[in-house]
Parts: sequence; structure tokens; C-alpha cells
Amino acid sequence: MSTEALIEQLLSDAADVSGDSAVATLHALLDDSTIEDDAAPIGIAEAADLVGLTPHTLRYYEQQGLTRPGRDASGYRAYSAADLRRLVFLARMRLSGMPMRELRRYIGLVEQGDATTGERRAIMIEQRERIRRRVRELNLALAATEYKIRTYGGHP
Amino acid sequence: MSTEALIEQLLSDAADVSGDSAVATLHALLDDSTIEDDAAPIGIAEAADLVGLTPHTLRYYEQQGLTRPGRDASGYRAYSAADLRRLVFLARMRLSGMPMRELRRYIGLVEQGDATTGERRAIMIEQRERIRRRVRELNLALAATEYKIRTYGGHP
DNA sequence: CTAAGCCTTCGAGCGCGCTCGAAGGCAAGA
DNA sequence: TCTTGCCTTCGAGCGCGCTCGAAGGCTTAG
Repeated sequence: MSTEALIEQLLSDAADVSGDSAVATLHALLDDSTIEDDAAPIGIAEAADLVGLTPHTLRYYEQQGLTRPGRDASGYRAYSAADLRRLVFLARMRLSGMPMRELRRYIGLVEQGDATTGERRAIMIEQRERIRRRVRELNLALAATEYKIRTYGGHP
Repeated sequence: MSTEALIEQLLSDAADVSGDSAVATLHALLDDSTIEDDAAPIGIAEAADLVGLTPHTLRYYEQQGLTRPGRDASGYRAYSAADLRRLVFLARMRLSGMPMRELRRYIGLVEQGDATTGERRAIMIEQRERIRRRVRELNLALAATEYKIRTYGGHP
């Protein structure tokens, strides 16, 4: 099951993202073991498919310094398990509204090694704040939208 | 759910009383019932201030056919209570991720009169789905982000 | 041997939603 | 009267995140 499919499944468990099955699915998504370490590297089309992006976008991310996949004998990109895990992470962070700029900064720290985990954590905490704020905005807009719907439903 | 309920919801989000949420609070409080119908029209700067947009943006919205404020003796835009209510609505819908395109379509229907309320309602229902979906995405990303934070916190 | 279909690089273009600057009009205070 | 400051229109520019097309190379099927 591809990441995209997993996300689809999660989103369609509409009732509760906090429910047990959703959490289990999420762990599957987050857990490294979902992508086997010893799997053979795959081509760009397959990788793109797996994470729900296009080959164009994957090349773009690489050009932006977010990934550095290996190459096969023909010079084609070869995405390893680690590369795929990073792509999954990038896709999820983009989806949550994290700007490319921040992602570049974060990946830069990752490539500098363990000494930067503190700073990385800080970035993720900022990111959490961004998401929470956005959720609050959306709940407000949702209330307004439901008000409109109800208004059209009967009594103006 | 009118102003009262929105306020209640705001209170439940009361954790952060930062500037950003002040804007959200303003938007909520400016629900239709809080703008008095007989208030004198106001200038573009004041209107922009009131709804948390810039005069540039207000002119842009007008150029896009979303508003049609009156003019004073000097040819300056004069936003009436009705104009302001519409601006508040537009701002809230934009904030919730409704595309300009949809908003143009919706306002077009509004200007066609009462015969279009059914179609308008349908648009708002689509919009509700968009928001709900986005909230679900964000909750998912939030869980992933918190997982990262926890991981850096100590036990990998 | 050829053609299909994937891959490569590079640079340009696009859709969105603003955002800004230029050039000038009008109003009110020192 | 002059200056300050907000207003007008118009069109261009920008930041983001892709998205696409051109021109060509490798590989496999027929």
C-alpha cells in the first residue's frame, strides 16, 4: 500500500483521526519498517507514485536540496529506502503547510548530523504551532460555513 | 450558530491571545448582526483595517467583481454596512481556503437574487467538505509533527 | 534495426493571490 | 499657500510551488 493510499484511508476514516485504527495507520506511515531497508532502490516514476508526487516534483525537490538519491549505471535516479522515507516526510510536511524555505532549513540541519537535533526540534515545534493555528482558523470558518448552509436551508 | 456561538468557540480556543488570533476574533465578532445597518459608510482604509485586509486587496476584490462599494462626492469608495458584511464574509471564506474562482461564482449568484439560493447552498456545502478535509489532513500532519517532537525529546 | 517508452538536463512558463509603484486629485491643518 | 496624507486608476511585478517542453540518451520488444 502506497503512502498516498494510506493517507487516503486515514482521511476517509472521517469520524476520528484520534481513533485507534487511525493511530495504527499513522504509526504504519511513520514507522520506518513500513519501507524495508534492504529493498532495492527504485526509479523516479515508481518513487513518485509511492509518495503521491510527480517525477517533475521529485526532481524539483532534489534541485532544492531536499533529497540526494543515488544513481544507477545509466545515470538514472535510484531512490533507496532512506530516500523514500525522506520523501514521505517531505510530502507530509508540505501537505501540512510547511513552507519550502523551512523544509530546506530543516534538511540542511539533518545533513549536518546529530548535533543539530535541538534546533530541528525547535523547527518542528514552530511547525506544530502553525498547524494548530490553522486548525483554529478553519474551525472558525467551518462554523461560518455551516451557518450559511443552515440559513439557506430554511429561515433567512 | 451565530455570533454567540462563535464567541463561545473562540473562548475555547482562548489559549492564545496573540495578535493573529485577535484578527480571527475580530472576524468572528463582525458576524452580520454586529454591524449596524444605519452606520455611515466608511473609507477604504478604515474598512480594510476593520476586516484585516489592505486597501490594495480591497480594490483587487472589487476589480474581481466581489464587491461594489458606493462612492462619495470626491469619488472615494464608501463601504456601507452591507458592503462590510460582504467583506467580512469574503475574508472568512478566503481564510478558509475557498478559491477566488469559487468566490466569484458565488457572488455572481448572490447578485442574481433569491432564485439562486439553492445553488449557493450547494457551493457552501462543497466548501464545508473542503474545510473538513483540510482539517483532517492537518490533524494527521499534527500527529506526525508531534511524533517528531517526541522523538527528538528523548527516546527514538 | 527500429520504435516505444522510460530517463536525463535546462530553462521557461504558469496560476494564484496579492502587492507595489507611478502619476495625479482632493481635503484639511500650519 | 503649502504641505501632508489619503484617495484614485492602471499596469507591472512578485513569491510560491510547481509544471512543462525541448532536445537528447538508454533499453527493451518486435
